[in-house]
Amino acid sequence: MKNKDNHKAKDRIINAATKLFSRKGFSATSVNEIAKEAKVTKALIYYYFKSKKDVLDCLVSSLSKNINSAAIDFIHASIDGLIKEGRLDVLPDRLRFTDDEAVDCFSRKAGKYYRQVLDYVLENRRIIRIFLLESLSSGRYHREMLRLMNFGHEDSESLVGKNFANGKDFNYSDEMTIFKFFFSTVPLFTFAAYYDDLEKISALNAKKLRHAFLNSLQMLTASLVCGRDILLQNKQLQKNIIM
Amino acid sequence: MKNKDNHKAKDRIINAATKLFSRKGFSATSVNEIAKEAKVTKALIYYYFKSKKDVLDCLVSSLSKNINSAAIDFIHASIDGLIKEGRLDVLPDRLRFTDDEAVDCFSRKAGKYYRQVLDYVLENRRIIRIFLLESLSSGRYHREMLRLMNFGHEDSESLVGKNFANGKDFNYSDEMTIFKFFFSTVPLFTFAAYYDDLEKISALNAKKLRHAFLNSLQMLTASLVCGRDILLQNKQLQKNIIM
Amino acid sequence: MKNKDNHKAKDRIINAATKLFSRKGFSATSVNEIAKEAKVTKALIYYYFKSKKDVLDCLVSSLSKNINSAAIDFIHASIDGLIKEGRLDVLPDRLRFTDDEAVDCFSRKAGKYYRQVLDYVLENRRIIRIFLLESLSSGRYHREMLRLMNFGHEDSESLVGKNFANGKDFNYSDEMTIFKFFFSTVPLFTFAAYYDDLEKISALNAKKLRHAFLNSLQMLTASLVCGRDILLQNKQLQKNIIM
Amino acid sequence: MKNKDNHKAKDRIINAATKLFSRKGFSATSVNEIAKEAKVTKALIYYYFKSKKDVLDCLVSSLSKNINSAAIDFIHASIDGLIKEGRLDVLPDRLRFTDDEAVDCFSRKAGKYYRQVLDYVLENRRIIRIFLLESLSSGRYHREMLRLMNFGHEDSESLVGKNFANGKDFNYSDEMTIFKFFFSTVPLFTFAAYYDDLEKISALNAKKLRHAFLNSLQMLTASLVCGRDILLQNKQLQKNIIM
DNA sequence: AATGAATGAGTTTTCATTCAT
DNA sequence: CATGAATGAAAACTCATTCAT
Repeated sequence: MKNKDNHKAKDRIINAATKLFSRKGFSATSVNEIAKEAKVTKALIYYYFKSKKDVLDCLVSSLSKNINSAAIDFIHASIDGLIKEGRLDVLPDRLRFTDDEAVDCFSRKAGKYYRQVLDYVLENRRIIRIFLLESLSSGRYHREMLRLMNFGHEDSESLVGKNFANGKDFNYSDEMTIFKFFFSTVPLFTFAAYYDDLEKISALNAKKLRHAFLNSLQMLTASLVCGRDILLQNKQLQKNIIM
Repeated sequence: MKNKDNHKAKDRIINAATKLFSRKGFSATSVNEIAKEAKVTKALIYYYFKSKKDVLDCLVSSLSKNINSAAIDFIHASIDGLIKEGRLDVLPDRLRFTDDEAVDCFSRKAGKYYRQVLDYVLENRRIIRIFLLESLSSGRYHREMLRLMNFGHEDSESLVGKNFANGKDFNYSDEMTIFKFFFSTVPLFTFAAYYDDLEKISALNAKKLRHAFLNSLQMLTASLVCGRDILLQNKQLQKNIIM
Repeated sequence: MKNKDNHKAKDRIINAATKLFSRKGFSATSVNEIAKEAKVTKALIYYYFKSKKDVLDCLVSSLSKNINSAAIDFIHASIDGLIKEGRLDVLPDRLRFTDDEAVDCFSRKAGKYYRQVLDYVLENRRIIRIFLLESLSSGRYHREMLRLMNFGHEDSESLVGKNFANGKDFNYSDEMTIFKFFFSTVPLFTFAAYYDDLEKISALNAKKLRHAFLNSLQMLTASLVCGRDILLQNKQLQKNIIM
Repeated sequence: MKNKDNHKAKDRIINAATKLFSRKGFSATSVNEIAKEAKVTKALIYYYFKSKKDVLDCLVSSLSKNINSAAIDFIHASIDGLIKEGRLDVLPDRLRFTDDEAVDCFSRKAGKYYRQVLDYVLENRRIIRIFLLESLSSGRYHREMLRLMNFGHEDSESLVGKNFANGKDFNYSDEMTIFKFFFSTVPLFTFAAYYDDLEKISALNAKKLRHAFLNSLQMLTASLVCGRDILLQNKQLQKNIIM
């Protein structure tokens, strides 16, 4: 089976593992299956990876490396411009816009950002699915989850670790962190994870699904807006909640 | 190993399986482990259950039987009263309240409802975790997911299958269904599934976590309120979104 | 293959392992071979033993349990009688006999003892062979070796741990311990380990081999005798060595 | 991994194999481990050696070539002088010295010989360990053992193959051969094989161990002396044994 | 209701060896 | 000389399941 096909053997192994782990989970996938799918001998998998577990770690770590930097880049790109122009001020508990147009501008950028993030997670939906599965079914990947949840504010690797143009930074409360995680990160990841299944289950096609989900994200952002502020502290928000 | 302890053998098996499946997933749990955890011989497990798979189905079906009826009861209790009193009208695309007090009343009931639902899912967090895990890692439980997502409106078992007091019913758009599922069901389930881990990972204790999550749910509902309406059609909502 | 043969499955496994480990060594023996030899499935071996290594430990520990108690019993039986009759005194560095006949008596008993010990080790030659092999090829069994070598004088499990009739005990010097080990224990064990090979290699039959080896042991004891003393301190002996 | 270090690749392979085979045995050592230890690729090992087995044979044969010639040289140097001077006569069953001083002289030479032999085996203790291990755990090296045991008197390669100055030769009985092997060769080899472990296990340091073992060898020789004879026939010896 | 013994078919992992370059 | 990639065969070990009692 000496392989000199278009793709290199190691890549084929990684792809096969991604496919199978995301479909059936880590435990339910056998090294034999990966070998067969990758058109490679079992032994070669152990030539490149220390163990089956090592293959998994490899996949997951490649995701968690990329995902944060992407997120940080997007956010800063959206916000820094407005700050420099003096139209946005980052207060401890909120983003304050000086004029309605600034809100609009941010809103548009946020919309674009959502689309980009959604595309990113959909592209990586297999590994995200693996990530979800394995963060549930093993004690592992808690560190990766922390990063996502952003509980460690000070952590230089965290989503909001890097200062904005004006030297300030978000000051998320714990409650806001919970909100962000469970009503933004989690839906996003879950949507990606179930994406292929959703097309089958629901009557909606890919395009409609994507559209519906983006709308939902927008609705969500709307809930944080209060006049010309975007609130980042739950307590203030509560007063604002009508019911 | 004759066991005549307080709990009966079959219960011990179910509890052991719940614990292990929720921690490690179905595939990663061996019948041997279940037997050891339940302080029972392997053979006895096969006396009570046809197969390992049968144990799982048993657990999952016990959840999905309960969860819908619970949800439906709560909702009807919250809404039917207002309808009968003529203070709430169920329109095709929205709930319309006749007066501000009705909104308040509904809001209070919704708050209570959230607390009850949250407690319910937390109580059943192990099986929910199993459910999440298995719905991701196998083709199984798609039907159960459908029920939860409510895509099948006409299904008599679905959340909205039962008419309200005035003979009308919700008329969720597909988009709204997506929203409800990914920004309500999914966060709720995920919160429950990760609950025990969250206490460890975050600095927050159980009470604070619960509080933060309930606040988040309220924030979310707020985003659906528009004057005296609660919008159920995304398209309308969009116009309403400030940014 | 449900086995209800004369021998029980576990015994058959132990016997098969003993045979194969002693012939080819632990590493060179596969669990498959043991299974085949024992007429048992591989899985059954893992039903009774945690691992292949566990099978080995089982064999070795069963030997090292027996061997010491046997040795201690023999020695005490030989010596205590003479002590009680006042014909033997245990001095710090030597055994002193009061009359030539006592020396003769001891000598006869030692001869008998040698025969018994030799028979014992020959009977257990397979496990001894395993023991030799594995004490060389792994860090393991050092504790067992210590016991044999008797470096730990005070250890209650050691060969000379138990007092004699007159409340005294041997007081072996380190040097004497080395002598005893390398010129008594080691030859004995090695003889047993190579026994089956010796018959093939040499022209001698079993009986002659046994006889020759016993003679050698006697010659050795002779080297410790000095008048009516049996010296137990090397330093004294040295003076006594003619050349 | 291009290696142009001080040592050549082949030497590094041989050293690594010696180290590992002596520690863990042939079967338990993998070619991979040898390669890692030697800082060489696996493939290079197969460039220099036909197979893993070939590496072993290479090591063992290097020892067994040396060991005999060394032994013979030593012996002849010790004895031939005395024979030529007419102070030692080699009889069929004993060495007879004409005067006490000759015995002393021989004794001194023997002492020196022991020291040399001990140093030699200690230097080669790793290969001796391998030799012991493999002679036990495989049919191999029986021929080499024969050589050592000297069963094959007539073999031109054997220890006593070469005549002494007076044209005579030792005439070891089978019994004496057994004695020599099990109470001289075996202890020597075993001492060397366990040497490194002994330092750890016992409280004795290298120097003390060496000293104690040499003393033991002297004690042993003493047991063969009878007046001005050194007996080479067990039967005669027996009468001489006091007990 | 309960179990100890047993197993076939699988799993993950390792190994000695080869070969094109 | 030297190597990275590759492999078939076999290793150790696990698993869900069965069955006589």
